[in-house]
Amino acid sequence: MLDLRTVTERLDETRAALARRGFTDAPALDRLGALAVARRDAIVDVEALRHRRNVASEAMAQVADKRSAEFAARRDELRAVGAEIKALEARQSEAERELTDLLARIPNLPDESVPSGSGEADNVELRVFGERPRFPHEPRDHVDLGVGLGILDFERAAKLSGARFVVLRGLGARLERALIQLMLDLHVDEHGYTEMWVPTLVKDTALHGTGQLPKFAADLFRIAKDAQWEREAEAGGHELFLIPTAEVPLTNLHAGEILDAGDLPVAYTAYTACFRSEAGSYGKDTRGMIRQHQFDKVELVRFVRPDDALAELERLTGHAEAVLQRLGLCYRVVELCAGDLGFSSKKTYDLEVWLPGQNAYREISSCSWFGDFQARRLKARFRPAPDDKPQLVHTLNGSGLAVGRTLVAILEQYQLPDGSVRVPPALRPYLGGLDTLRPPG
RNA sequence: GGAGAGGUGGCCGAGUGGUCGAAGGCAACCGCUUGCUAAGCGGUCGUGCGGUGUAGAGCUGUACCGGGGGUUCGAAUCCCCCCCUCUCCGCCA
Repeated sequence: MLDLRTVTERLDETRAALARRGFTDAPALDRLGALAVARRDAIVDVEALRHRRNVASEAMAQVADKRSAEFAARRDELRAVGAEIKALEARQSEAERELTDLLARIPNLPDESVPSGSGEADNVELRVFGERPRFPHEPRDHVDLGVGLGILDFERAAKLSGARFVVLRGLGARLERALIQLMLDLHVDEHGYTEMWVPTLVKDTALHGTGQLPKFAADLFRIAKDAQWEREAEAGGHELFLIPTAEVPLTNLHAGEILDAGDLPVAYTAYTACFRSEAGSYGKDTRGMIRQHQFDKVELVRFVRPDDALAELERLTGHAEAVLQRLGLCYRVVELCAGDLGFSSKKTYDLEVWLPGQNAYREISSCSWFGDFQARRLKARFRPAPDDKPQLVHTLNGSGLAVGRTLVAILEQYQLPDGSVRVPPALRPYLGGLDTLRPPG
């Protein structure tokens, strides 16, 4: 969420910055200004009245005889004031409700350093790590390889859960587990992250905090246990969502808190399953395990001082890259242009791994700096110095990495002509020293 | 799921309709003191939103005692709904 005061005071700048990322809802921004004025006026009025009531109430407390005519007269007068206050409060909360609804749907402002552009084609390749493997044969994709090795089973997954799920078998399942282990070890032991284990079912408030709601409800799986729960949810009671990423629980960990400056940066990592309904993506990546309703991910989240934020983004991105480097996977770093930025992000680097089977780079990690956008929604603050006022922290996160896609990349980049797959050396200790996955028989 | 208890400031903990943003203690910060041994004394010590402003000082108003609604001239205190925590029972990995 953007800061109302800043937006209204610098409407033109805000408009221009939002236009860069393709958000051009002029009426919404104009309405914001009008609402801000209406809100302030309502506050001034209601507070003046409340002041009057408080003063009068205090005087009433002094009246010894509560049954006197004087007391009754004052009471009757104040009764009217009370009603008026109620009406003004309604006016204020109406303006505030509309204001926050509006504000909650406005995306973050891209950082100045973010390149202009309207979509994926305008993203900027910053660097390439490693070399694309060359094959003496036509490279196969992970589906052929995985099914051939007997480690991926899409048909049985469909039997259980429908499209966009996978079953990992034998060494496939173990490979997945080994990757999780390697990633967590790296981030904890070498990058200084605190490992966390968090719920994968969260309340809607958590999703508001990181920005998935209210705008992207269609991408989420919502849990309605039964008809009664459904009704309670309507009434503001139970309602839980499967997390689309561990960013949600990890970032919400410090919602409503004031952190000590000395504790920053706070760095968390967690492995979780992630769930996405990807409602808008029918027909995209239908083959294989590139886009699944359920997938594993190791996530990195950092809470930092605003001054350090840009350097922190580089650091975080480096941590995610370290996984790919450790595994010897060829990838590139791409900076998203303004038009391709996620809703809450100020600046994002995508790591794209080379997939020989697709003859393309595909996203395997997305590292973003959110400025105070999430922190404002979360009310996550820190106190710069003991006597200072609390200030919003900056949040960052990145995948470190998407485990399923990492498995895909290993299968495709390390494939051999006979359909077997070499195991990256760094991973071998996690697989009992195994150096090659071979087809059965 | 059933029965009961409870949610108050960074923490502990008073407070059952008006003088309560809220006693007291701890922690923290500042100063003083220092032959009463990590001691003593004094002071400071919440956040949001408005107004004013020599505008990230100061002054001032207002709100906040889990969340929301209600009663009342007035609510931390009374009523209703919801959320959460704890204890016991049931169920369960």
